[in-house]
Amino acid sequence: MQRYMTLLKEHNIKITPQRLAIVKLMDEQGHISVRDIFERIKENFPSLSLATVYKNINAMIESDFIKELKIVGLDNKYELIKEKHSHLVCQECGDIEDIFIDTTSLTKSVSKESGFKVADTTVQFFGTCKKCAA
Amino acid sequence: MQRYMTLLKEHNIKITPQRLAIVKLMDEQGHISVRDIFERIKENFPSLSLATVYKNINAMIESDFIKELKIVGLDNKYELIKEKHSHLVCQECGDIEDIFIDTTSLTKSVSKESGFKVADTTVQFFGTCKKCAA
DNA sequence: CTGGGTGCAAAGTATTTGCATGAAC
DNA sequence: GTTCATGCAAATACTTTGCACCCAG
Repeated sequence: MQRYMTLLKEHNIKITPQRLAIVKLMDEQGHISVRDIFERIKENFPSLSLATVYKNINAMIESDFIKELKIVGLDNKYELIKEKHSHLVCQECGDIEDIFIDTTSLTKSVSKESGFKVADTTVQFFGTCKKCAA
Repeated sequence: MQRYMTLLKEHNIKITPQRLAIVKLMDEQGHISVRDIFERIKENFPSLSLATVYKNINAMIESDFIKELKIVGLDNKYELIKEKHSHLVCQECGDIEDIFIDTTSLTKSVSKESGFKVADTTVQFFGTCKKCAA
């Protein structure tokens, strides 16, 4: 838990039990929706309000602490900001995995070809995960 | 207009004035939100209902005629299905441009590396467009 | 003529906001 | 003690649904 307190402090986010629970869950799950955060935390913290979850999520996005993922076919998900990566989205089970691939050459060729100044790149792969293929 | 009638027929979507207007607008704009479709068409077609727009959008997605785009920071957008491409999203003006880049090597390396069977790939570049950079 | 589309109103879901109370520093 | 977070309720936004009527094929 100390780890999550440190993480929050580093981003100038005031520590509360609600926030610690959100960060912990997000770290454990990798990618999680507002609804799932609310329901999972409410189990051990019945007074939790959905509004609090939304407010905290928005505050954490604002502080560049977490990131919103929009994925066709799924609810919005949120994840801790970490090393740059892409996502594998299984269309069978809805699971999301991180994958580390190099997109720098892609980004460079786009800048060169189009005159568009790229600041960030999002890559999502849709298909069937190992488990579901078996 | 004949062109849009043919397009709809090819996808087994019954032709109505509302649907023709939606397809035309989408073709002209490239990427458009539900709200914008509704407001733009309503100008020349005051009886149009928002529910009709939603129903038609969903029917067209179902028929693989249009595609939903989810982009962080923007409302969902819809576009006609056409040659595979990626998107340049300008964070200044919110404009979206298409760009044709080859993602096959990317996709192959993912399959090989992870055992995930890739069916489709989505790539979005965020940054500053030529106009806004000037 | 007949099936499916339209528009309306209502319901359902998602998200934000205002405010009084309470907790963190 | 002061500032800011929480929880609640209400407001707003987004999307879907049921149904009566109407139009395209």
